[in-house]
Amino acid sequence: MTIDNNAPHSNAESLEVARDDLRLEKFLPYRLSVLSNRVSNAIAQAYGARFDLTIPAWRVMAILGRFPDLSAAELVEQTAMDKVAISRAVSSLLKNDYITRSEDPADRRRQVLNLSELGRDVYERIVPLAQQYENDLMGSLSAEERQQLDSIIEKLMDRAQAWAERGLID
Amino acid sequence: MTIDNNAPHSNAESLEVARDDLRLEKFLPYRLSVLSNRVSNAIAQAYGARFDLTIPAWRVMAILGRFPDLSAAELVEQTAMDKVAISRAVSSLLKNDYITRSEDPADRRRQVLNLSELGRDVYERIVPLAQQYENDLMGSLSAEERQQLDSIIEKLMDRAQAWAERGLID
DNA sequence: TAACATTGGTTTCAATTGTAACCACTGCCA
DNA sequence: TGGCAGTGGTTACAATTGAAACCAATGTTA
Repeated sequence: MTIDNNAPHSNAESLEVARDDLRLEKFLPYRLSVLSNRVSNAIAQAYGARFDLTIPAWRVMAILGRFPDLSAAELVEQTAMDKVAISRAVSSLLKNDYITRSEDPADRRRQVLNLSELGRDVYERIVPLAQQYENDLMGSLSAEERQQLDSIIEKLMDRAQAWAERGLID
Repeated sequence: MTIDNNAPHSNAESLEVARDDLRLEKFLPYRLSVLSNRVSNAIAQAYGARFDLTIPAWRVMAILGRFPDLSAAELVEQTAMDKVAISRAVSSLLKNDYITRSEDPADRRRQVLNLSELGRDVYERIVPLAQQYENDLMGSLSAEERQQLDSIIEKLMDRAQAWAERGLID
């Protein structure tokens, strides 16, 4: 049942055909996606069940915990999330009383968001939990590798960002 | 409008409060997710438009291109995708005539999947395209960094895998 | 060989997400 | 000040996804 990932092909003519095959298991975008999903899902399960939070909602809380008095638009900027996703996360957080919303008197379209008391409590309980997962992940790397990973991600992010900005590769 | 990511807090008491804040911009699971989404979406846009393929459908083709004669269950195993997602990808690929399906006479529940002629054509046109993106990404790294990334991903993947298997961190 | 558990795969239904249209307010310029 | 473009945010609707129920074939045990 298990497949030998090193065997190029199981049929006879493989030798010629295999040349430009795509080795999905080595294909960076694919590996990133699998890794990211595994990690996010595991963590989301840990806090989602306990505090009734979706991933976007938790992200909003995480940002507000660090940067009070943001508007939805500023959250969009910070998180790279879609504005609709933010809007929904905000309204579910309001329903849970995890955040507060107040009008900006200077601009009545703008709504200033903050963690509520309750929200900050929850935030402070989730943070160590999230950090525990991250530490566990990072624990599988040496200090040197952690540092390498950091700079590599930065570079990849810039490149991918560039695709989005000046359109894709021809 | 832009936020200074290095400023811990904008309010007065920040010095004490900031200690155990979560710095989302440095939080590995978050960064992985942003990076992965940016990359996958960019690539999907490139082939999706031209060949009417979703990401899961393309993944199925990529695996079948390398490993003929797989069943849906074996695809699940290879891709770590959900079996429902596979089922839907398969049926959309059948609709496009990109793959063929035949009964396994030895086990009449099992259906053997393969790229069709047309499917292989498409596959062979997408592969270089996908590789071009990957090369572009990898081009932002040195040979050494590429090698480092490879081994780091492997380690992280193992760790995240372990979460899934023996349940989460207590 | 009758019952029941297991496996391969699909369907159904609800929840989540993305796109586009939209409303309310502000800022600008005639 | 009146019109109009731009911004902040929400709503509506369609497409995608996920969980669970389901059907059909097989394997297993008595």
